[in-house]
Amino acid sequence: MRLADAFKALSNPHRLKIFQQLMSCCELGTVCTSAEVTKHCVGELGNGLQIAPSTLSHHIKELSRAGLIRMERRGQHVDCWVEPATVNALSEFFQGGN
Amino acid sequence: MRLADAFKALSNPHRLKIFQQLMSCCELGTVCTSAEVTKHCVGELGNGLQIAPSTLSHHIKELSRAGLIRMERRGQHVDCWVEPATVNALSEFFQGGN
DNA sequence: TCTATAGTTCGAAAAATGTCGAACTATAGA
DNA sequence: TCTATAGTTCGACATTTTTCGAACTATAGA
Repeated sequence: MRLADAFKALSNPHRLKIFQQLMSCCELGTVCTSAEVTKHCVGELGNGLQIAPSTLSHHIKELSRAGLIRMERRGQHVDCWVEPATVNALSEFFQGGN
Repeated sequence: MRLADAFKALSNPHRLKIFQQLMSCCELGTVCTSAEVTKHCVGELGNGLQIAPSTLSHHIKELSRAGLIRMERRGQHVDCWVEPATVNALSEFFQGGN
């Protein structure tokens, strides 16, 4: 993973929201009951964002290219979820992980 | 602090190197002996980066605007150091800090 | 006061990014 | 097989970012 690429992917407000949606394991104020990572399909991730489907697709591809998320087709939909290894690496970077 | 602004500041390879230099509290392979944050003047931060002084100045200002670093004049030089509160917030973001 | 060093501001040019709509592919179901 | 839904690719255009050099400000020291 290239650090700068990860940060570039997160530097766009739309992409950041998409990523945050995937990072939130449960609703605000509630406690997670499952150890599973949250998955959302592309369409769901676009809710609230006022961008064209093609733009949404582009942003999600950028997050994927930066290694921040993974995607997999499941029937008609394409599921997305965060890549925990990358998230951990980023967390450690800010804890002085050289 | 706006998360997206912090990430945008770190998305540029030159700015990321500057920030990493400020984040490294001691030389690679050695152990920190002081609890102080590392300070470097603008000129030092440009070493190794092949960019004009005006570009360096611009990048450092961007890091400062994003709340990632602080700067203060000390005589002829301007000292820079990381803003720990922001660094902590970013670390927590990747630990699921909603 | 004059000079050298350190850094900043400004304006311009080139490159990268964000966005869209149109046309496309993939899957599910009637 | 036909249609609807989900998502992607492509080309174009507007905006933002990166970078520079020239001219500037600030400080220290002779």
